[in-house]
Amino acid sequence: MARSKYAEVCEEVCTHPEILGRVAPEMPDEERLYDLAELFKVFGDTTRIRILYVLFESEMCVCDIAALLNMTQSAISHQLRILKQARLVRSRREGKTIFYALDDDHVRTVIGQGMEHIEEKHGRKRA
Amino acid sequence: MARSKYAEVCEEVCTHPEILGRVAPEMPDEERLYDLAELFKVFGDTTRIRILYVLFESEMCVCDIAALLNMTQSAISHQLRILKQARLVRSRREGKTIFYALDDDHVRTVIGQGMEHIEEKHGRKRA
DNA sequence: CTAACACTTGAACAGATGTTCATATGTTTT
DNA sequence: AAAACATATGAACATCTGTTCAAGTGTTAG
Repeated sequence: MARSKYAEVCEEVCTHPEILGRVAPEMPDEERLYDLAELFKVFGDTTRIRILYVLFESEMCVCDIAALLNMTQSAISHQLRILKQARLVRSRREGKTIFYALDDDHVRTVIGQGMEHIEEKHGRKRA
Repeated sequence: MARSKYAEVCEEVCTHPEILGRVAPEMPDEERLYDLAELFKVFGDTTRIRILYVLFESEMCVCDIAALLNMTQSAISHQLRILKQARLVRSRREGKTIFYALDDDHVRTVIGQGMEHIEEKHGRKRA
């Protein structure tokens, strides 16, 4: 008895067709949700978060970032490429060196909200 | 973990000590940055993003979510556990069924900003 | 009690991810 | 021209991640 196009997973006893029918149309396209997850994946790495935090303060060249984070220049370069593809940073050449900077203000908001969440929920484990 | 002075990666020609000295003190603790990356990792998966979007609309039981997303109830349950550990959702038992809901409003903000970023940067590839 | 149900959990496997190492590109200096 | 420098990139490797499958809770109905 396929009552709606969703369902078939549980018996009808559990699934609530009226909710499914109401929620389903509100979902964004699969493609958009995929892109969104891809974007957050970029934020989901300590090295990249640290790079972004560094760039909060100032535009900076690759080897300065590497020095600050105490990491290989190659590793930083790999991560900068990912950040750039996600349009979170942009680069500018000046002679031999290339300067990276934040490309966007959403970055600050997203990271800021993430920090708030952590402070609020996770922050007082022993308070 | 040799926390030597910053530098040693490039010659002094490249690294700019005054920038390093100014930026370094502004960085949050390693632990906080790690937690932040962990949080964004949670957002960085299509299934979990879809679950969160579903919960934007309404509190919902596991098998309804599974039905909506056309996935195994087990897979959904695994992901809900991760979302719960990150304090992004909370659960409530009612008889045999367990209802999940958003635990926080930061979730909406973060996802909203992420969406904005995508619309803005990635949105018009062919516009 | 037992059966049915909604959900959880652990192990296992395929696929993705980040760093390293070696090498390549592009720019300036000599 | 070649050498020196800042950065980029490809392959390889170990580690992590998400789903599936099978078995485990805990709750209600008969």
